[in-house]
Amino acid sequence: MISDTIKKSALFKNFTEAEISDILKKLKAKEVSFEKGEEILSAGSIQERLGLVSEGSVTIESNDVWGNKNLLSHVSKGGFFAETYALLENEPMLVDVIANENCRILFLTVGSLRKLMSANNPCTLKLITNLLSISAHKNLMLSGRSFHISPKTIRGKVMAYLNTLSLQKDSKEFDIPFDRQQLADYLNVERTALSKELSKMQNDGIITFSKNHFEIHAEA
Amino acid sequence: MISDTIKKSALFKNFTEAEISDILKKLKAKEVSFEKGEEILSAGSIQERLGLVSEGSVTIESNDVWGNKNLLSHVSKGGFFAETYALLENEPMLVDVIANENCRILFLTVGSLRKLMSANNPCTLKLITNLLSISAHKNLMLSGRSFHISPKTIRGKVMAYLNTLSLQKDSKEFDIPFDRQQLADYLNVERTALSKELSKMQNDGIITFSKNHFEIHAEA
DNA sequence: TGATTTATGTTGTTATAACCACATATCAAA
DNA sequence: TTTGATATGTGGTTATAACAACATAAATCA
Repeated sequence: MISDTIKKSALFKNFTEAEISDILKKLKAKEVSFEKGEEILSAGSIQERLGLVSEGSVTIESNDVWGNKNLLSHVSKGGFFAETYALLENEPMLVDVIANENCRILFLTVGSLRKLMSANNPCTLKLITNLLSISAHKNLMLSGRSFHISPKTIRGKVMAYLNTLSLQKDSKEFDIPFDRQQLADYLNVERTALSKELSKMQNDGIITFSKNHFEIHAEA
Repeated sequence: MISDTIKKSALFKNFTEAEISDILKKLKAKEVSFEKGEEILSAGSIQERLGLVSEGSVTIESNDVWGNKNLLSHVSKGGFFAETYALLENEPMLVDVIANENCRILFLTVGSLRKLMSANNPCTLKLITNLLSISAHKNLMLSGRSFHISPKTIRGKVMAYLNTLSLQKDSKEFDIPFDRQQLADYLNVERTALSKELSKMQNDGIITFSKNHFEIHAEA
């Protein structure tokens, strides 16, 4: 039985259910459960499999030798991770993948781009096209984070981030997928400094927030 | 006549020369020259074409409303840009592309991923596979920059950056592709603060540099 | 429910980077 | 070579974030 999340995933766009079944078999699909905080993949490892989040959510992090945590992104239900490392041979992961909550991950063994392409399957073109789409979108996400962390002040970073979210959700009011510590890590700032600045911004009437629900007020 | 740079580009890996000619025609290839500092593509525009740098180099930048310049990456001869925006429909460019020096750009009209895939060409699979490879590599570059700018101190950023370069060039001594201002923009720091820190690092015996030639001394 | 843990916010101090004004280089061209 | 122009470096001041220590709130569970 194939879950709805999987069927509707970007990887299987334009696929019939029969084709999906076939591909899942060919890619040695395996679904694994993880508990909140558990490490799903670790930096330094070589991956032949990409991950599809079929339930819950994960975070992509980098933890350096000095103990600094750097939260690179958040992947929710239906999203992918490690696909870059799976496709490129001998590229060790530079990041850790951590369960953000209890979750289920579908692992698909793509082997490598070379292997994937030479497997003469009628669906190969569709599959690779979908992977390209996923990769291109991930590119946009990564560029997005660049925008969020490039402002020099905390306020600038917060505004850049909230602005993107507001555009995405098409509303001045929305929930963010991070708690304070995670948002601080994502924006590469100190948690208490972030809290401080958020309070100031609320005082200045720019935003209102409570827990992870935010509302933007000001307009340029 | 097809230049060597184009023939050897990642986009045409596994292509015969005849196939390349054919594809270039199908993609309405057009080569354009730009002078140093000229704007090649601008933020906000919708792109159906990707750019291949056939001569010289370009920089990918973001310039915000307050006049802050953010240098996202440097693309040298043989490299690509705008491929993400060309492949994804209706995604406006978030960045500017600027000629870093006098250069020549080969523009290829891919239209969109959808169009590209439905063009029933025997080379389509190869082409899309190569695009996926390019996209995946670009992903790694973008993640790389994340690492370079995430340290909280200028020294940390510089070390992260130089360390990557040293690994890439497989040597403790190398040239960097940026001048001071560009490096400052890439690392999201103030130019004079960067100069100051570089001097300190040289005093501390960690690095030696002159112009854009660097040598790393210390080892952890 | 109360106890314990976890998340968030506050205040104060210190380190660091931004910013400004200017000094020196380096390079190009007249 | 002189004259600009551009790139790079230095010192001082100020703004801002990191860091530390603690207060308060919210969530979890025994």
